Amino acid sequence: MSAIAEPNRLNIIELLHDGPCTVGEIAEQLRLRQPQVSKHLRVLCEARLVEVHPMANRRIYKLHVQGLKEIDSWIDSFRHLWEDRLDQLEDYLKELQRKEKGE
Amino acid sequence: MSAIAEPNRLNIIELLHDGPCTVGEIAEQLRLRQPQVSKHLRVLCEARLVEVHPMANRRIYKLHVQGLKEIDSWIDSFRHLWEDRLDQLEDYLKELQRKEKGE
DNA sequence: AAGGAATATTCTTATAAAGGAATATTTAAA
DNA sequence: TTTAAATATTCCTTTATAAGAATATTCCTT
Repeated sequence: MSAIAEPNRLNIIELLHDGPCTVGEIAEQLRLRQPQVSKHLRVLCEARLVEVHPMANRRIYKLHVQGLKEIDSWIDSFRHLWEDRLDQLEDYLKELQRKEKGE
Repeated sequence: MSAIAEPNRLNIIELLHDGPCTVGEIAEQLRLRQPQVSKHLRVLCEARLVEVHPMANRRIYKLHVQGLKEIDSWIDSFRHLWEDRLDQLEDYLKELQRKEKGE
């Protein structure tokens, strides 16, 4: 999850959404230096959000749907939990208000 | 957003869900030291996720619904954006597959 | 007014993540 | 086989964040 928290990595993912890219292309588009791009790609790879396809001299990176879907469902469940708690909290506050009026 | 990324702070929010607490109570429940609790509460306060009500010697902390709702809707919109992109990506991949078969 | 809780703040230290520069590695091309 | 391009890796420095310890502040109690 922290993999996509980093702004540059999120940018990389957004860029890859338009299609596969080489490291150099990513570096150029995002105005980053090649070593940093490689580092970020490594993190994204280990998080299974991206996959590599070596093509001769170059390495083509593209999005890895499976991993992205897992992130998505994680966010979804996190949000549901969160929402339930908010609802409960609102009920609780309303209850307090009701009691105050009653006195 | 980074306010709730920190585990201890998330714990504090979860604890406060059961009702308002003083700093000492939070420290005791979560087995934390008082200064750290105060620091975390400060961050949560500045993020408007929590509010203080000084009661004599003590300070009662409770959840701040408005701020929590903002976080919730942020997560929601983030996820929607994310999901749309995943859908587009799937379409894209299916298109690729179709082309491959066609050849 | 003095002492003692409860809480906040300050200062220092520890740690993790990110960028920069240089270097290593792999592979194509000559 | 040597050279150059593309990429990865290593080492160092910087920065942000959290914890620890000590101290300051606030307010009640006596």
